[in-house]
Amino acid sequence: MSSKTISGGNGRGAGSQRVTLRTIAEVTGLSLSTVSLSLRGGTTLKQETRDKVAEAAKALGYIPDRAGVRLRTGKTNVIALVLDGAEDSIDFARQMIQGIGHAIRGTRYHLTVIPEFERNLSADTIRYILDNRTADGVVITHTGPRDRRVQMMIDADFPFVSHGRTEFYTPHPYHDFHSEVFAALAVERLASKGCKQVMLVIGDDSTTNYHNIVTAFHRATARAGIEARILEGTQGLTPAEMRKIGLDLAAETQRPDGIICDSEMRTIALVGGLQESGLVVGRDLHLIYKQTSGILPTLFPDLDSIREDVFAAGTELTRLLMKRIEGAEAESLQTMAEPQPHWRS
Amino acid sequence: MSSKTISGGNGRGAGSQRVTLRTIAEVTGLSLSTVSLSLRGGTTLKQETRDKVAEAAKALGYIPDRAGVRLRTGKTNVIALVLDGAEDSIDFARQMIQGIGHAIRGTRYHLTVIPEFERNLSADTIRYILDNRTADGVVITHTGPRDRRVQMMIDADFPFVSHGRTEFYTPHPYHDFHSEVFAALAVERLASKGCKQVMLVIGDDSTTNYHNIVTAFHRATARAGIEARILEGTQGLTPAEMRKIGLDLAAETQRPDGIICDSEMRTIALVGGLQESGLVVGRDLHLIYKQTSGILPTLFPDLDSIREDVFAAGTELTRLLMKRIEGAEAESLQTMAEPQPHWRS
DNA sequence: ATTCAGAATTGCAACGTTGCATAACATGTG
DNA sequence: CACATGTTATGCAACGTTGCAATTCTGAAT
Repeated sequence: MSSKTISGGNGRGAGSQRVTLRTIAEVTGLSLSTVSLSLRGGTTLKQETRDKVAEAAKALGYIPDRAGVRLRTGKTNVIALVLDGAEDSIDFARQMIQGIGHAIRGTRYHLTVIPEFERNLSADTIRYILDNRTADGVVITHTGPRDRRVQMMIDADFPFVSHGRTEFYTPHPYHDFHSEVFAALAVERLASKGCKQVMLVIGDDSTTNYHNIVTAFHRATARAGIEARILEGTQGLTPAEMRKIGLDLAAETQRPDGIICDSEMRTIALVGGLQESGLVVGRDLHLIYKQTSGILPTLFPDLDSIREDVFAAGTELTRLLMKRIEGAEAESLQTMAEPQPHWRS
Repeated sequence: MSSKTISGGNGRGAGSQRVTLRTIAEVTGLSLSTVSLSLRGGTTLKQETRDKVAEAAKALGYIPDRAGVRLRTGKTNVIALVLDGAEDSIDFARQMIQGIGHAIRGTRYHLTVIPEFERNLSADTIRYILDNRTADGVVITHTGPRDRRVQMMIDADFPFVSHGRTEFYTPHPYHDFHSEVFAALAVERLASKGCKQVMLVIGDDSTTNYHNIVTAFHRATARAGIEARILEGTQGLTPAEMRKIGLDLAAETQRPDGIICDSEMRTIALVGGLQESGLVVGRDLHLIYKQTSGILPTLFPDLDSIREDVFAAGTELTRLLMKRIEGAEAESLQTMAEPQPHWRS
């Protein structure tokens, strides 16, 4: 092929120029506009021309310059992940990023990550993205029922997807773990094990998730006819404090015989405290936790858990977001992830 | 101020235009070139002019358009983190990202993350970045002694920094955990506890880190006059297999009375196995692990550990990289992190 | 030959920025 | 007053891309 002369000549060093539309135009003898049009699938072009361009582009290894495209079209081809600082779910960040990475593989999208240091600054982050059009779409996690970030992006009509539902009237894309099912499954399981008093240990009350779990928990315990108890506001506690709670709990005369824990970090500390006081979890009382990492099953192979697949969530969130960016209706971009029970014995 | 007319007029909706150099030029009555020059600190400009421009820019909230700058200068103002898929160090990814995020706060840099799914594809990732100038600099982790990625970036004279040293003759920026000190500290500690046979449990032999630890381990055990034993190639093992190793070890008649473990995941599984067989770690044998997350101290509050601060590593790596991008010599951009012993009792 | 319609291709301008060569201005000198 | 000398400000082109209006080409009908 005639392209040899060029593709063969670009070794290392100062000689190798970047391959642009211009390069392809020169190689094919067509004009810049034609090449550009062709590459974007212009239907008014002769099939022969389109083939010629496609071939040259491939031979030369052409990849559109992001800056050029962005300047001209405003499209950044960037997806931004706002990374919450919480570490309740072990390995959450890594899996989420891997999931997103998996979904954008082979697409023109890149991923930029914006770590969040303080929750109350999250509005600034979104404001910055909105003002500077620094991404085509945003993924947020740890969503609240009246999340300011969601409100801002709805108002600005900016593409985003939330990991978690909201209470806003205007529909928006989301993907969420089905916390209600989680709570129901857990309560039923504990009831079937003969538990009479079940305690829900739960953290971050700023998330929608929190409310969904609490509501479903009350409903499920009422239906099963067992006593319900809630230990809330545990998100700020240190592992040591959580451990202490386990110890104190074990000492109670009227202690719960079933526990549901929504966080891996807290499960570890809590179980640590319970065990230290001599109780055997799985015999003296039962515990079900929400599992996101592979660590806890290693640690407590005998404990029941209900799994949320964060990698899959990342992939799904990205799929929804990309569709949204392409203009799909928000209503059609709302999906739920079914909790996956892992019952032992 | 006269800028009111503009800044006051940009409410929501279709009316609000982006603030560009042009906007500032119109407001100040200066030319585009002058404004651009002024904002970049052109010394040939009158102080009065510079003040006027700076003032207007601030009032209007001007932020340079990344696409424009990138197209013109080639500077992306992006730092890329190649994220290794390994999860040996729990919470590694999150802390690294937070650390980088902390370091770029308030700078013009953004962070893009490129998740790696297969180690042997890592060269492709770097090739892509190099060919498409998609970032100004790269951070890599899990560096090997003759890391191909490092070789490629040295050859291309492309700014990067590695978490981990290499054996290349050409100097390059790095920040590394002082594994030799880690091994020495751990062996000394175990020796002081009276251990006679110490086993090193270690994984990923493709990293420089691996070799450094092994070498230092041999030296330290020889100096202390205690028996050395190495369990290598543990990186591919599942938690269950690692647990099994713990069980088998406990059953040995000549079992080690001291263990050094370089990975949190493996520590959890190993200790799980040892405990299951009835041994009490800290009494029947001693164990020291490399700690990066806050999880293990919660789990095993009585175990000795040596800490690597991954957040700080991320911050330092970024600091080095930014200096490198600005043209600093590689020789001056090589730093080590001192292991932080956490001895219990 | 001339006209025309449709198909196929192209020139031009613009996105926002910067580097360079040049222009305008101010000041001092012979 | 003309001229040189610095000081300060500007015009122009270019980075790579795309949308649109305009142009050229092709072949058939008059």
